[in-house]
Formats: sequence, C-alpha cells, structure tokens
Amino acid sequence: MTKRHTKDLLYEQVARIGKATSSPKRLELLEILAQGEKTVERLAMEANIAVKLTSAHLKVLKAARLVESQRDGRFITYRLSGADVSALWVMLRTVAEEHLVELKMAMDQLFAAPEKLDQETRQSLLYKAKRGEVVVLDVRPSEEYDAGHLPFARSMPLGEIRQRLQELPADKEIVAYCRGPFCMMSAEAVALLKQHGYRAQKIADGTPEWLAAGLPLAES
Amino acid sequence: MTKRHTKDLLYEQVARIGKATSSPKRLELLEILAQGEKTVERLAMEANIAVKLTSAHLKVLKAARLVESQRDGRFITYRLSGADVSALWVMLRTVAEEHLVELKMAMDQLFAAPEKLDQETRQSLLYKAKRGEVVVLDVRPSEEYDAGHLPFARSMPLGEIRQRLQELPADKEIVAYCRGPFCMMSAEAVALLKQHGYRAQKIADGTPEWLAAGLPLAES
DNA sequence: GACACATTCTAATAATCGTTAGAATATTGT
DNA sequence: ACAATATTCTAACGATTATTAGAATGTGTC
Repeated sequence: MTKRHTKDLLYEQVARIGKATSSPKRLELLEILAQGEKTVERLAMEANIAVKLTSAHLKVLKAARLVESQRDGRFITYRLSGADVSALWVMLRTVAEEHLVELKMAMDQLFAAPEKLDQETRQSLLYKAKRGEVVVLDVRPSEEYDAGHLPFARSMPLGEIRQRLQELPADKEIVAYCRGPFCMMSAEAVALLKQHGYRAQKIADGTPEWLAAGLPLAES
Repeated sequence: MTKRHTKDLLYEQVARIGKATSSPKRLELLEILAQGEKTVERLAMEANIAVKLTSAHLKVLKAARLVESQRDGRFITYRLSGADVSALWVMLRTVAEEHLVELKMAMDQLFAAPEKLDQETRQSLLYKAKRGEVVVLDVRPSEEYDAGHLPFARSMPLGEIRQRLQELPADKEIVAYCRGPFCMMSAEAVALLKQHGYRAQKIADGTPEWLAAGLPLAES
C-alpha cells in the first residue's frame, strides 16, 4: 500500500533531525553555535576535538539543515540555521535533565547548587538588573556577548576577570552566567569573585535558555 | 583533564534522547503513544511493524526514559513518561518541517492544503466550538478520545462515520482532526463528509500540538 | 498443573556510524 | 605562478544499530 510508504517517508525525515542530535559531540557543537557563529577551527578548539572530526560532524548537522555555512575569505563560518534549532537544543537537554537520573546526579556532583530559574525569577532578575541593584556578568568570550546577551548584562570574559576586578562594585550582588547549565565558566567566575570578597552567584541560564523562555536578548 | 571527562558525560546523556529519536519507527511509536497509552500489540498494529520489532524499539525508548511500561494482566501497557516527551515530538517534527525541504514537499503532495493553525486561529476555533457554531470532530479511535481531546470536540472514529452521518448537523461547518499533521484520518474523514454534502475541513493539530501550544485538553 | 497468550531475551546478519590518517580543494598573500 | 592556510573528501577500521528467527518468561485460564 502506498499510504504506508509515504507515511514512512515523513517519519524518516524527522528521524534525520534525531540522528543529527544523537551524538554527544554534535550536541556540544550545537550548544557552542547557539552562542553565535564560529569558524570550524574555533569550534574544534571549544569542543576539544580534532578539526577533521569537527568538520565531519558539521557535515552531518548541515545535511540535517540544523546549521548552515558561509565562506569568509580563508575561513568557513558555521551558524545555526534558525532560532528553533537553539530551542531544540534546550528542549533536548531539558527532557534529558527531567528523565535521566544519571544526568541529574552528574550535574548535582558538578555544580553544588541547582540555580535553575523559573519564569518569575527571570523577571525579577531582569527588574533588579535594570535598576542596577545587581550586576549581571556575562563571562563568555566577548564575541559571544556581542552576538547577543542578557539585557543589562556586562561583558567580562572569564580569563580577564582577575585583571579587571576593580571594575566591579564591591557592594553589589554579582550574578554570573555563561553558555548554559552545562557550561562551567560561570562557576569558575563565581569562585574567583568570592575569593576576592565579592558577593557572587551564578545562574544556570545562558542565552539559549533565556530565549527559549520567551524573553528577549540585547544586542550591540 | 577530568573537567573534559565530566562534560563529555553530560552531553552523552542528552545524546541518549537524540539516539532514541533517531529512528522513524520509534518516532511513529512516540506519536501514537502521545495519543494515549497502548499495549505492545496495539502499537505494532498501528505502526504496521512486527510485534518483536515493536518490543525492541520500545526497549530503546524505555532505556532513554521516554516511555514507561506497566503490566495489566496478560498485557503490557506503554505510555509516555511525561508531557514533555509529547512536546519533544512536536518540536522535532516542527524543526523538521521548517528546515527539511523534502518533508515540506512530501507533505504538500500528500495533503493538498496546509491547514496549520496559529495561536489566533486556535483561540477562534475554541470560541466557535464553545458557541456551537462549528462541530469539532475527533475521528481517532474512541480510546484516544477518552484519553484527552480538544475542548468541545465530539468523538466519531473514522470507521464509524458512514453509519453515523445522521448524527451530524447538515447546516454547520465541521472541523475534523486526528493525531496530528502526519495523520491521514482527518483527511479521509473530510473527503467522506464532503462526498455526502457536508461542509467539512480538517486542521493539522492533534492533541500533542494543541498541548504544545499551551492550550488545555478536555478529558472524560 | 498444563495450556494459550503477550511479551521479551538471545543470537546472528547486514547496514550504518565514529574516528583517524592521507590526499585534495579553495582562498590569500607573496 | 607558488607557498601557506583552512577546510573537506576519501578510504579504512572497529563499534554500534536495525531487523529477524527461535527460545524463554511471566500471566491468566481451563
């Protein structure tokens, strides 16, 4: 029967998306790309894998149309092919966190406290940031900040914090964030800040989570 | 470095979800289970695959904690392990529809018109259904209707429509729905109804899409 | 307790995937 | 034109996956 056959075709197409997201390395690449476009070399460096392997994985992601590429002179830049891809990453991770005990335990071990934000906390953070009651600190590389960041956030990449401590007000609460729940940069930043006497905490949200919650980012 | 190692662990866990959704058959099983719980035999029948193979795929889904099972006498019943799994299915399908040209074309061929609903259309449908201005017809098997259906919808399984035509008002618009955009039951229902002089149209939404849009279902 | 039934487990096959090394391509600067 | 650089393509390996058949498990019924 041809009805079966066409139906199989439909599910097969959706399975292409599933296949593309079935590899840990590819998921990590997606998460990095959700922070902004990057060259192959940069992606390989961030994900800690060989350039060749990165290229192979990017090819798979491209075949599933989750990313697109563009040549800029000698470099080839990759980016997510839409905001929905970033939302897909957040959804996959959320489902995994919800159902996979192994993941929950690994995260609890890694990050002592769970700083998951709910919608109300996000709004309240936004309000306090706007009024300058807290300093929201983006500790990712500065290009990622430039590609989009939380409203009212200031950029201070992890590697520069030590030399730029005096830029931070000693009397205000500092809220650090990075790429998302799996990223350890904000945790390191908080450790460093606390060590120097600042009141600092981190949040699990990165820009993908913020967007997926329906809140806008700031550019510039 | 152990930081790398623990990070790899995290992505590996998320990849379990991706792997589970990387097979067309498993996606079809997820879609069917999103309509309500079912036995293995029933799932095999609906998905048109061997019971053994169904069991094997369910095992994979269970290992990824996307479904859970329970023994009821001689039968084993499977169900989705949460509403977020249904939302994941909708998201995967939506991303595929958005980015994969092949899928778009296959769907256009299959279903002449695209009856995708936006949020406003959903609200307006809800309003008209409440006032009785349209008849919303659930053409899925009645157990699926019982497990949850669109508000104000009436159940009339595809196979029973021919004998129950007189139950339908001849002067009102009939809006038929089934399991979702990939399901052909509503299209068949509309063809049958039009053939008998009714004003009928179908919508792409099933209960998973309705839920994912943030709207409530009716039970009972 | 023997039987029928629904489901799963085991084992085996072919097909696909991840990874790496070496060759190939395209662009820029000289 | 030539070398340098970034990236991809090709080929190859072992590791995984989908599928099927046959044996095994657990549950209700006679």
